[in-house]
Amino acid sequence: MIFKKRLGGKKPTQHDVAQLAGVSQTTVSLVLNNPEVASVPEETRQRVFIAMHNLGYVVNSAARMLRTNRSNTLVCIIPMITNPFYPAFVSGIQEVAEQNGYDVITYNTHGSQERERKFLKSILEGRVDGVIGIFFYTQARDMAQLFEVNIPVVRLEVREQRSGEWPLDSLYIDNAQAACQATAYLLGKGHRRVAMLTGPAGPRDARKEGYLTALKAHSDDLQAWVQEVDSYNESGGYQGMRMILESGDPPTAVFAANDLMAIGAMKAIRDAGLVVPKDIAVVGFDDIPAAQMVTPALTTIRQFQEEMGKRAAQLLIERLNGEAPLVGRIVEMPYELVIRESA
Amino acid sequence: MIFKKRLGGKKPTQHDVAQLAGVSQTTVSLVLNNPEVASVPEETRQRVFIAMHNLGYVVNSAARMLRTNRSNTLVCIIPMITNPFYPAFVSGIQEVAEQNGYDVITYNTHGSQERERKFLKSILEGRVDGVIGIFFYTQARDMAQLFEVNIPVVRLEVREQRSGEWPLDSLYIDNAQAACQATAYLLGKGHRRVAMLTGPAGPRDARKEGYLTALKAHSDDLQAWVQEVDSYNESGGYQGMRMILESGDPPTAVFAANDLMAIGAMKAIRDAGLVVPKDIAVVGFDDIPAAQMVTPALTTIRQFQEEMGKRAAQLLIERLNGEAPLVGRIVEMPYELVIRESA
DNA sequence: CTGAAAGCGCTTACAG
DNA sequence: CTGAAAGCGCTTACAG
Repeated sequence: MIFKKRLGGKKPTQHDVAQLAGVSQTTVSLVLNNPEVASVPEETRQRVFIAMHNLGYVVNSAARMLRTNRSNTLVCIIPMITNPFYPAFVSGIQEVAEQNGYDVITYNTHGSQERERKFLKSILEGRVDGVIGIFFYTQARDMAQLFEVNIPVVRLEVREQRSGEWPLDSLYIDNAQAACQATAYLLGKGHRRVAMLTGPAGPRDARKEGYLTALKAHSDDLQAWVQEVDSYNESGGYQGMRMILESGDPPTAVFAANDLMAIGAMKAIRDAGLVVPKDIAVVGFDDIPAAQMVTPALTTIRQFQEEMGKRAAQLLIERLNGEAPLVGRIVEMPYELVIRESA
Repeated sequence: MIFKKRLGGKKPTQHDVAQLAGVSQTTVSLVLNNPEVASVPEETRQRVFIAMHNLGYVVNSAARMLRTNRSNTLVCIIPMITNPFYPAFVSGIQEVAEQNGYDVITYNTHGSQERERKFLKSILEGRVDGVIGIFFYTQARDMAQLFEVNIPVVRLEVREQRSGEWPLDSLYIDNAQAACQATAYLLGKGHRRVAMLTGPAGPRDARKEGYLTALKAHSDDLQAWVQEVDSYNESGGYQGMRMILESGDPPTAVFAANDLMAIGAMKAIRDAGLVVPKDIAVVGFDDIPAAQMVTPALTTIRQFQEEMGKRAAQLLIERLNGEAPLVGRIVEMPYELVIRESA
C-alpha cells in the first residue's frame, strides 16, 4: 500500500492529498463534495483525483459527521430479527437505504418496554439520522426528545394513527379489518365455533377487535373464545391450542394471531389425533415464508413485508431530504387473504 | 424540555453542562468518562451529574469518534438476511455486541463479489471498529487495507483456514465432514443411488467433497450425481429436483446442500406423485427453523447459528480490547446430524 | 477559481 | 484536584 509507506500506517487525510496534488485542503474537500457553487476546473479535479487514488484516500466519516451533523445511518427497531416476519421488512429497508447512501443499524427490543426506552435514549447520541420502528409500548409523545433534535421517525402501526405536527410518519395495514376478513372466511365456510389464539400486546387488540366484529356481524348467538398466551411463536401456539383442546368442547376452527402460532396450533391438533382442516380448520396471519412450506399449507393474511420496509425507508428519507410536509403522513398498506389448505 | 428552553433547540454540550455546574469542560469530560487517573471528588461529580441531568445532556458520538478513533459499531456482512440461516446468527452477534456497548450494522451481499468489495471499501471510512462476515469471493489477502488501518475481521468459513499474522480470526464447522456424515447416514440406510443438490459457490465445494468422500468410502462402484442450480433456495431445490426426476432413473435419496433446497426438492417429489421418504429420502443442511415445521420433518445437519454469532462477536471484541494473540485464532464449531422423518 | 480560517464537540496529555 | 490548550479531520462561509 502506497500510503503505508508514505505515512507510516496512518490513514491519509485531505491534507495529505492536498500536498501531493499541490492544492489547498479546501480544494480537496471541494472536489470531493462537488458542490454546485465551487466550479473547480477539470484539470485541477483530475490532479486531486489522482492524488486521492494514489494515497488510497477515503473520507473520515466521524469528522464529516461532526461537521455536518449527519451520520448517513438509519436505525431499524423491531421486536426480534429471528421472528420470520421481520427479515423481509428489514431487507426492504436496507435496500432503499443502500440506494440512498445510508447504513442501517438494527435493534431488537424483545417486545420489552425497557429496551424500547434504552434504544431511543441511545439514539440521542447522534449516531443515526432517522428511525424506523415497531413499538409495543412507546407512544409518539414519548419521542418528543427525538423530534426536538430533529430526528424523524417512521412507525409501523396496527391501525390508522393520527400523528400531528411532528416529523413522524406512520405506516399500517388495517389489522382489525384483516382479522375480520379472516374470521368471516371461516364463518362463511360454515364454522360456528371459531376460537382465536393470540399473544400479548402488539397487534393483539386490533386483531381481536376484527375477530369479534366478524362474529357479531355473522350472527348474534356466536360465542367469542379468545385464548391468550405468553408469546407469539410456535410454542405459544402449541400451548394455547392444547388449552383449547383440553377444555372439552373444541372449536371447529381457529384464527391464530400470527403464522408461527398457527403452525404451533396445527402441531397440537395433529398430536391430539385430529386432522387439519377436516376436524379443525386453521387460519394464520402474516404469510411468513414457512406458511407455504408446512403441510397442510397455511391459509393466512398476507402482508407485504418487503414493500412495507421499502415504503417506510422512502418516507423517512424523503423527510430527511426535506421533501416531506410538516404534518405526519399516514400510509395504508395492502393485505390479502391467501387461501391454501389449512382452512 | 429544559434544554430546549435554555438553548433554543440545540443539543447541550459539555460546555453547557460545565457552565451550569460551575466547573470546566475538562472536568465534565472527566466525570463522564471516569478514568482511573482523575479522581474527581464526590461532591463535584454530583454537581456535574445533576447539571447533565437537568440539561438532558448526552454525549455527541461523532465528536467522540473523531477524537478516539473508535465508533463502537461493528458490521456484519452476510449473503441475505431473508435466508433463514442468518437471522439467528445475526441475533447472536447483536446480543453480545449490545452487552459490550456496540451497535451492529448489517450488509447483505446477495452473494455478489462486487458488493463484497464495495462494502469492504466503505468500511475504510471508519464507521466501524470491526467486521464479522461470510464472504464467497473475498480472500483474506483482499482485506489487507482493513488490516493496515487496524480493523480486525472475523470470518465464517466452511473449513479450517489458516490466517497468519493478521488481525483475522476464523470460525468454521467442518462442512466436508458434516456432509460426509449426512451422506453416510443415507448409505447406511441401504440407499445406493444418492444424488446431491447444490447451489453455486459458497459452501458448495466443501459439502460436495464430503458427499464424494462418503460414496467412495462406502463402495467403489457407487455413482456420484451432483446437480447444481442457480440459487440456494426453495425454487433452486425444486428446479434441481425436477431435473433429477426427469432424467429417467431417479435416485432413492437426495442430499441437499441446504434446508431451503431440501424443502423445494420435497415439493418437487410430491408434485411428481412420489412420497418422502418412502420413494425418495431427503436430507438437508443447516436446520433452519422451518426444518421441523415441514411435513415430513426434515432430517438435516444442525448448526448452532446463534452460538456461532455469539462466538464470532466475542472473538472480535476480544481483539478490539487487545486481548487476542497476534496470530489469528481458528475456532471449530460443533454440528450434529438431526434425524427426523424425511430420511 | 482558490485558500486561510473558524469551528463542529470531544479526549487527553500537561501544567499548576 | 482542576483547568487551559491542542488537535482529531472535515465543511463552509468568506475574502481575494
